[in-house]
Amino acid sequence: MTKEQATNIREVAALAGVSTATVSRALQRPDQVRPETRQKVMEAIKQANFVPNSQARNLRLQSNHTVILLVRDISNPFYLEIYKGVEETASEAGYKVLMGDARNSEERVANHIEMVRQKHADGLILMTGHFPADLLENQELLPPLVIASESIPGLHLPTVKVDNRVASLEAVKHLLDRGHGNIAHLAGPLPEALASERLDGYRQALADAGVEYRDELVIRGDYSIESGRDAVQRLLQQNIAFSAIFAASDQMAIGAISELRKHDLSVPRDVSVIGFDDMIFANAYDPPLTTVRQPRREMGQRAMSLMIEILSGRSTAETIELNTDLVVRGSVAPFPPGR
Amino acid sequence: MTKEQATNIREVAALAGVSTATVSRALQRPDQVRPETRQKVMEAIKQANFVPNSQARNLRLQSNHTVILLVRDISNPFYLEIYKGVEETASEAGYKVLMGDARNSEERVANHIEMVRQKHADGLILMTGHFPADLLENQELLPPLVIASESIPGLHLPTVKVDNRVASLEAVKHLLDRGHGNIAHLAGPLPEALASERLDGYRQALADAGVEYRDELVIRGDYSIESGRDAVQRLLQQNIAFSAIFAASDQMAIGAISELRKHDLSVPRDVSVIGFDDMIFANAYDPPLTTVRQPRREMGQRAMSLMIEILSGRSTAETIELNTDLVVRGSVAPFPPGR
DNA sequence: CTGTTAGCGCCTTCAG
DNA sequence: CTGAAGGCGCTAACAG
Repeated sequence: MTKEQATNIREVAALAGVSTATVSRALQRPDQVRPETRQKVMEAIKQANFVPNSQARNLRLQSNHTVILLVRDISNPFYLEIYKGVEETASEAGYKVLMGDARNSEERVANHIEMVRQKHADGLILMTGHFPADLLENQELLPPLVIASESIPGLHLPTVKVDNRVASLEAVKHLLDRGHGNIAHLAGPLPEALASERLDGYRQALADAGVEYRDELVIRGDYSIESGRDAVQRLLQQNIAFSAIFAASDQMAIGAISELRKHDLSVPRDVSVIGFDDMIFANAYDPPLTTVRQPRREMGQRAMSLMIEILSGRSTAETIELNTDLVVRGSVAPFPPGR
Repeated sequence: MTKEQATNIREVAALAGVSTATVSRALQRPDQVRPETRQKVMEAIKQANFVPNSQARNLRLQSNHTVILLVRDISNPFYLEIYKGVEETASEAGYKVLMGDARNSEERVANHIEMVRQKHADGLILMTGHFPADLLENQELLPPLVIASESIPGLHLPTVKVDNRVASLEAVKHLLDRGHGNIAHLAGPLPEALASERLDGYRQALADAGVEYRDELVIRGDYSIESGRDAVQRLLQQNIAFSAIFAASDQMAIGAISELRKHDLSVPRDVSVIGFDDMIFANAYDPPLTTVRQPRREMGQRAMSLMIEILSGRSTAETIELNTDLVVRGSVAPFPPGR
């Protein structure tokens, strides 16, 4: 009962009594084939349990309708929703998505770019803040690239991002308005662009309010839970006074809160905290996290749309800027500190 | 200064003054080429900025060294660590990994299997509990498949999993030992195998302790935060008494705790909670979550190892069972309820 | 509407 | 150690 499997179009053609071209057309452009012929072909395909080989097709077409989504650190659930957005738009347009993990390593970025040059994929959506310097030289040799969320100095490519400066400014202002003067900032991996933009917003808000900026209140992290923990530990150890924290990621915010609790400091009673991202857990946390929402799904969709544009030959130098919202929940005290 | 790019081996061959076969060999089997010749070829490659086309190679080799990791629902960060394990082992062996999202849909499982049959990938690591029934019929036609974490009735394939029954039994026993009699179970999507096994462990623990099993204490969910919330809501609405919860995932546990809090119930004071997975957030949560740790990284590594075995022609009907641990943290009260 | 034909770029016998 | 030649499976002119 096991039917012999046809492994190529030729066997199917023989079975259906037509040429290979007709089989190919029946599959790719059914409307160019007479219904009866098409019928015959389809039957042969079914009977022979035939599945077209996409590799041959890809080679012939010089494209494989696959895109790589390369993220800074796949441990961060932030990227899950992005992936979904990318995947949605991709699959509508017949593209597949490969998610890769840069593990914060420049070398791995280079690897993935190499994969695209080898035609493993048609293009690369980049979500890292670093980029191999040597590739910056000959930018004409770069494969189709789109940047999402981040930005890379010296690399001008289609980009979708948010206005990190303004988003941070608003978050910090929210804290200032509630009477906080000593606001710590758990920053990203400075001096990367993304981290710097958020730091700029923080500084601007302080300046606008006439509050002095102090270096010791800014701790560099890497967006992970662990680095949020470490930052608070350092602040506490060094006896630096602070009544509020603005973290550059929800993960750092949560790590910070968790560490504060270890030292019997309660949020928001003793310390107010604002995060960044509004990841899925933010709302289920205790206290529910006040945070800057990024439209992740849409960011993914837009990035993929840009990629499709590029791959379709419509050149796009566009930079899309999406809006953020401050989502007020329970991690910021409604009253001034020291009460 | 922009060098013309060689797009194939022939141009390189011409440039180096050798045949295409030699170029190919210089790249794939350097030892079979005289050092000087190799040198010449390498120079030509560099000069022409040549990158071999992997598609052509794949077609020729009938393999593309890519594996798909298909997960039930990519929103669940549980899979991130699995991906890392898979990716590690994969890249050591020269494989790439494509992560796909089944979105709890059987159709999408079928799609991805189709992708493998079309040679988009060499094999598929399956992490879903459902499987298209029609594919169960002709199992000889299935492409290389490995199952991880889950299991599918009627489908006997190389598998790596944990003993869900025993893991659950121990978790529930932990609760029983601390005086809890009314233990709710937030189950997975019954009647799937994974969910059933965990439910079995729950029932067994009850039976061992001589506690009556009650249907209304078991609520079916889908491992998401939302479904944990919903379950608690339902329990509360129907006025079903419970002093402890054993959830089949950390996400459900967290959703449950968050919902309990909304009703002014505190964990662990009013209700004790145990989760499953030990995902990254479990430890940073408030209260730190007591949960069953799954060796996710290793699970991913093992699954990929099995896949490599299969793809290398070494057939493996093996089922690997990994150990779990109950990680005791702060979400279970150390004292009996009702105090 | 259908068939013939010529590759896509690479690897691998088979000779030398 | 190297070269010539065939073919992986498919698609897209080009004819008919």
